[in-house]
Amino acid sequence: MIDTINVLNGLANEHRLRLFLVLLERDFCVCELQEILDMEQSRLSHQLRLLKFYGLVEAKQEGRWIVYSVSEEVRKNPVIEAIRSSTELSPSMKGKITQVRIRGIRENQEANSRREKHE
Amino acid sequence: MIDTINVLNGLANEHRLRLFLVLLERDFCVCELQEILDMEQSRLSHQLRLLKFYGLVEAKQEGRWIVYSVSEEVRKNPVIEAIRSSTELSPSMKGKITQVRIRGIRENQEANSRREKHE
DNA sequence: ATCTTCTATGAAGATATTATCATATATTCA
DNA sequence: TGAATATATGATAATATCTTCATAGAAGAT
Repeated sequence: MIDTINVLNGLANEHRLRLFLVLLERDFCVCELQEILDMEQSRLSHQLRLLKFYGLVEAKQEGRWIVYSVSEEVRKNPVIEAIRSSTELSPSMKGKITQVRIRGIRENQEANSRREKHE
Repeated sequence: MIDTINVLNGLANEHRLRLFLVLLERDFCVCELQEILDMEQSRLSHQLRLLKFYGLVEAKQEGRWIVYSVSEEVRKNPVIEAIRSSTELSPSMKGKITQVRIRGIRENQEANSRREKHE
């Protein structure tokens, strides 16, 4: 069970909170997050490491990408639930999420490489 | 309405979180908190100022004491409610609260001085 | 095998937060 | 009024956090 103080420390930063709220919407790889949040890669990577350190996100390798996500356990945490329901992402942020979702960087490139193989 | 990021920043510190949880139990003056939390006066005062800055506590003068408390509005905040219900104070902390409550520093001294006056 | 893309990491610098110390202020008390 | 008690505050020192830069590593593409 994740500790309250970890949730608080983990999210007590504007950028990290936004990052986490984005990951609550759906899992994303680092380059997608980079685009959505308009953050430099290394900075983003450091912040993700912190979120992971505080037990708020998980990372798994998927082909050449590393995909970050929020576990069910974390989602069910009462403090997380409260934060989620009382904090809205900005419309522009939601817009970017939709864009990235539609473009489906990962899925498309995978499809592309599969298609290319068989042609 | 208090902002989520203020709640997070305000409570993202072990000592301040504990301090706030104590004040959720009941209002206390600084010297009572000093005893309960075993913190140096000036340090405590700085932390209280931060809690006030983030909109989490209020202070009012009562005789020679300054009494800190948590408003109803703050108590009703969903994130605060979740934090409260998922975070326990240590038994020893609860013990100290009870002690201070029983001794009633403020009330007793007021009673004492009233008694003395009329004797 | 080499190149490219994606991500992580260590170090250094820039900032922010926290603790400590000395002192100031305000209230009550004698 | 002067002493005592309670609290706040400013300055400085000690830490912690965040950003940036350079670079490394790992996987896939060619």
